Amino acid sequence: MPCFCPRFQGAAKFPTESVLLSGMASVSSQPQFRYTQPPSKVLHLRNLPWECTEEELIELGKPFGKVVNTKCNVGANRNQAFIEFADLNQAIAMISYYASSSEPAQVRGKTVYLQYSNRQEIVNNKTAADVPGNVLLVTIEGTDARLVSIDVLHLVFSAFGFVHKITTFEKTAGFQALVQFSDAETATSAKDALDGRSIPRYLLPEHMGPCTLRITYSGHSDLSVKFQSHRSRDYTNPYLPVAPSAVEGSGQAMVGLDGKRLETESNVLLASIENMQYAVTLDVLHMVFSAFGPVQKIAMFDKNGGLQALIQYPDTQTAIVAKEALEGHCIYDGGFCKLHISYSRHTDLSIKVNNDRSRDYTIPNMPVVNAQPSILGQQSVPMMGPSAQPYNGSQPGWGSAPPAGVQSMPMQMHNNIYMPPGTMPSQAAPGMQFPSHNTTQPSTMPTYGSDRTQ
DNA sequence: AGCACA
Repeated sequence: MPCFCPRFQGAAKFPTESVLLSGMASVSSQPQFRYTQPPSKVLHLRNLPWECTEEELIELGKPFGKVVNTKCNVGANRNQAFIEFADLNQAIAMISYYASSSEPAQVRGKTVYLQYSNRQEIVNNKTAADVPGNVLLVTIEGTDARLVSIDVLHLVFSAFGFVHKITTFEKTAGFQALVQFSDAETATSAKDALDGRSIPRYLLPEHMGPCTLRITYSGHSDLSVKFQSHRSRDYTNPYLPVAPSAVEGSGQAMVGLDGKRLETESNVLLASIENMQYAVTLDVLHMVFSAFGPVQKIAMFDKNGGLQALIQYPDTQTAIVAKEALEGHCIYDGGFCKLHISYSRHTDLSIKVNNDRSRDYTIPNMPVVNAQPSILGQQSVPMMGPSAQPYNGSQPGWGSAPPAGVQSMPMQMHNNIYMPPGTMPSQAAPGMQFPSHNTTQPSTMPTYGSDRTQ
């Protein structure tokens, strides 16, 4: 049996890497492209049609062995992909076959080029964008993208099924929308049909340039729409109040009869931390907010150079109590880590992984990613002693009345690992310092939820 | 037509 192994063919045709290097010693230390790759279970494909799906990659590789993993739509043009075989010999078989075949490898009639990948396995950075769900994240590209109305989007996506809700927002990625369908199947059919396509011209005003849709899945499952407005719609609830004009452009805040700000209450709080001299960890936040009721989920993220967190309670009442008690107060003595709290537009955070920035406490067995050993050790809530328990179902005390003020705050300042040595206040507890005045309003509006921010 | 950054 003749040897098709391209390693030998390549070695005969091309100079070896060391020869290449010695021939251009004065130039870059590493050649940009190697003409002979060492064999790998992973194959790199290019010149694919951008519509290419994982199924088509599997079909392509199946004749040569077991495809254990794929990744498509790779690269700036989304026209590259990777196929990983169970066995190295299977990858060699595929490369060998197409090296000597008169018929090139094809996907949808397009010739695709194959080579060994320079990596040994596909790292599947499965983000929310890859996991099918009922909510789509739509980026509208084009100079006039932001002129596309929510009604046009509704029309375009309604072709595939009932559209429950749409929210639109502006991010660094540009003008984006979240479009909620009843199920992942409907969302997928819309995504497959519309991704990369442009909004039909007849739906847009004549003067507008082309608007291309880039679509991924969102991690969200249920969008929270408080008002019908030019930015967001809930088509399942026609009686939802229309946004008061005061809301326009300013998000959730509106003005009450007395002229003071009114906020739309929510079971999810947005906390931003000012003067963060000390590390504020997930566990610290969990402890602080657990004083008012069971904390279901926390997501921390950086925003405008500061730290923010979304804290989810099961109900709005608990969130109101927590907000009233905590607003303007400091986690540590001396004005450090001052909390500013507002209501989030979210009602249900989507936590994909439990790590040091986000946690879903309702799913205790969720896999923990990035579980590096830390000073916190293995416990999830290391500061909780028996005397300061977090919420647990059998524990009384989360009635309608707030906990007995700060004193009940389950902060243990003894051996406080979050405090730098030598800065411990002499009188240990309570950790919360109530300032005498409390005039500061939240300065930031929650914008979490555009995806891609995590 | 050339290797996965969000």
